[in-house]
Amino acid sequence: MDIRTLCLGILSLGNATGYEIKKLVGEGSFSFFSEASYGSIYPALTKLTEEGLIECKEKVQSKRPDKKIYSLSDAGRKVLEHSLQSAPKPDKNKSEFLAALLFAEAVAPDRIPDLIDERIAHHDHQIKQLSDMRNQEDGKASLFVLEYGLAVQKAARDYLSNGKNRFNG
Amino acid sequence: MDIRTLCLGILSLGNATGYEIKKLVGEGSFSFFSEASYGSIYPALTKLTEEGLIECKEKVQSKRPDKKIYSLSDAGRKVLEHSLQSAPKPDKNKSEFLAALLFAEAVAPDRIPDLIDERIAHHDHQIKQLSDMRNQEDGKASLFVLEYGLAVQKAARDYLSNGKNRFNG
DNA sequence: AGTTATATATATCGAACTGATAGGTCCATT
DNA sequence: AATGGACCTATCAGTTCGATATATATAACT
Repeated sequence: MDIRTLCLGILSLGNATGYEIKKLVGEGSFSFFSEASYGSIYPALTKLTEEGLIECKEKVQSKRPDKKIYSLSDAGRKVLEHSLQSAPKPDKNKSEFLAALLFAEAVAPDRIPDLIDERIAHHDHQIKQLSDMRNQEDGKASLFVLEYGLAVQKAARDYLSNGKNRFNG
Repeated sequence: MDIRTLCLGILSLGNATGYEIKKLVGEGSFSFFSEASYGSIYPALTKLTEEGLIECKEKVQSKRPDKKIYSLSDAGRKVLEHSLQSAPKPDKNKSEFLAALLFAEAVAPDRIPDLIDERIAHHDHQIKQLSDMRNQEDGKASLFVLEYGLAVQKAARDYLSNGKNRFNG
């Protein structure tokens, strides 16, 4: 999914500024399956506005940059709808942890148990965060997606927890 | 992890050409947690060679481009070892499926059950592929990593399978 | 026999994206 | 009073992607 569609989709859930979109994809309930930088979001919003797929209302603020609140237009909604008809592309998962684990065997085997323990702690942290978010989710789909993330995190945690003793001996 | 470290790591497991590295990260047992294009691999190999971290043996071939077989140098092994000491950065997961699911609720709710069914089929396919690879894995760590992937895929599949009826009514 | 597809292998290039940063205010904690 | 984080827009160098060019061998269709 390109940034354009991502922005359209987020705006289909409610109006937002570029800053808020960035926060959603980077920290919010979108963060475990998406990511985008200002350098891609702001140009995308500008272009989508030019094309009439979203609309921009400037809210004047005295002591900081005027807030630009974007909303989805009817044309934009149609484009989004059309995008959702085609099959989503396969996931892209990049994990330094798994790569490190694989490479450590040859050059730094003593590091492996630490690596796994740190990762388990990381999963626990993620699980807690997602669990806390669960109360705040409203829509059926957003809850479903959040719990998908939870299920995956828990499976990973359990796998590591059960399997780490393979590297103790 | 940048491409440079990824190349060092792969070469720590055995010598390879750029083409083979690309195949490993794109299709092999690395494919579910890494990805890289020719446009990044070839320049990285050239630069690593200039810096003496890897070595290049050209194998002359009559009717196709000379094969350049890269191997890790002692200096490269040290750099890799050092890289593995610092904590791996958090994973980056991009899922068009989850985004589509979330966005579909507002603009194309009828699409959701299809989306989920296609995804289950996709997971089944991935699970089969990973299971088949299991026999071929040799190292302790590579088997562990592969089975991590399997555990995650299975958890996702089961979650979708159990939860999809939430969207039938 | 001829066409098409896939595998081998290198390499480049425009487009897209990241990560860091600039610029400035308000607010909370130390 | 000072440091750091939240807010909000925006740009830019550097990295990476995705597609493509080049060239041959082999296997599989028609």
